[in-house]
Amino acid sequence: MTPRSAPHRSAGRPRAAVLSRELILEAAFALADERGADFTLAALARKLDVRPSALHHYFAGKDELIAGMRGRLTLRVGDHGFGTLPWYEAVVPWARAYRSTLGAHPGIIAALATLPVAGEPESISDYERIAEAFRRDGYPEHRVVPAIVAIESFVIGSALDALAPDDNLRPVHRPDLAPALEGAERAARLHAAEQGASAATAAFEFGLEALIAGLRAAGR
Amino acid sequence: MTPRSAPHRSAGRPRAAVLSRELILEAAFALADERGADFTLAALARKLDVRPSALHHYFAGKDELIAGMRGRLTLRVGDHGFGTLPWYEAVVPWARAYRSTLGAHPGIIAALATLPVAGEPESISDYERIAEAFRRDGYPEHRVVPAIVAIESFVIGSALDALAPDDNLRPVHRPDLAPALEGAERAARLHAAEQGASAATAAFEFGLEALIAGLRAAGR
DNA sequence: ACCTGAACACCGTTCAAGT
DNA sequence: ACCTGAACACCGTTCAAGT
Repeated sequence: MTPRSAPHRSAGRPRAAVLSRELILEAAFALADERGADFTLAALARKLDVRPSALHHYFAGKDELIAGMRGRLTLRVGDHGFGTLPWYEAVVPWARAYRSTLGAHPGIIAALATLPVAGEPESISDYERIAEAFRRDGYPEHRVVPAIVAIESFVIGSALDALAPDDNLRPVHRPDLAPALEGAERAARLHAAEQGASAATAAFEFGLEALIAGLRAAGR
Repeated sequence: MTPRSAPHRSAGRPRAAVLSRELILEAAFALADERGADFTLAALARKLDVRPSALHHYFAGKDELIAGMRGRLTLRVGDHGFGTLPWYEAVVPWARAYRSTLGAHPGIIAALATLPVAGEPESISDYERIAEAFRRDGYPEHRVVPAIVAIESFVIGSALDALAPDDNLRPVHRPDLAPALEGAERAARLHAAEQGASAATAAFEFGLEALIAGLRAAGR
């Protein structure tokens, strides 16, 4: 958004390194946080007062940069008591934090969701803590990963849903053609407003509770 | 993928229109179906043997094109007996068809999920049928839309999950650091293989069943 | 080793010009 | 009205050249 001047640095190796993977990732999150900002390497380079090609010294390409971001994303989501609380309690604040952290980075949700986690130590250790909680609580072993994947899929889908307009399912143009939807959408919107939540957040909380209840029942 | 020659057409209005919204949308789906093909207006124009700028005559921009695709996507998913079956039965084949239809168009899932549906008649009438089934079955009105949104979020997240590598959560590099995850991932993979399904599909079916069970319980 | 700077093959979008 | 063709402001990536 804010235009930056071209780097005033002259060619050649600087006396001390200007960049680092840490610095780049930090700036990448700051850029992704800016609403409406295009998440491009060029914009990232401008933010760092550097030429785009300099970034390729630290990340092979854009995909690898995003993979690096996901590792840090896991740290941002944080632990939420999987070590002490039962999985079905700890998973609620975890899912909330996961969704809102994803929601702060609209442009890259799909990329973050799709890219392989294999080999990202932070992500693996996060899943390990969660899987261990399920195991400890006696959840059937072959259903632990499906349960985690189901919750994660729901969270990611909900993060995307939160990006859509709040009255997304409202049949504004021809309410008469969709009477059931019109009534249901209005009732849901009012009910959400009473709780001081957006329609998307209310749907997320409702669905999360239902999903967890269903997963608990399937584990007995 | 397949290189096309530049349009041999000369400038000026052709005697009969070469393009139409229908033709463009059809080609757009064909392009999106091609695995690994970049979903760009330039590639779409090449497929139609037309200059990119010609597309702007039918769609204001890329976003509007994708919005048009979603309308047709709804038709592709199809009805699944919401008129006759209880919602919790009809929703299962609907969710399966929705997920696999989305899965056939990897590059645009996020865009399809995020763009507003407001004013797309096909989408609205689809939701109307589903909302009407919930109402008819006595589901609390203010929870109908949250339930639909929850299912849709799960489906979209699952479609994205299906694009990731099948052993996405497998701690290949250092299994010793993630023993619970390693065991759970192996058990899930074997269990899925026994049913002849991919790990992603098994997780989807398991999660869908759990979510629906939870939503049913929340509606009583 | 770490950056600039130039170059390459792309994008999406706008718009004049042709029929 | 419906297309081409040229132009514009961008991309991501590669690589030689500088220190």
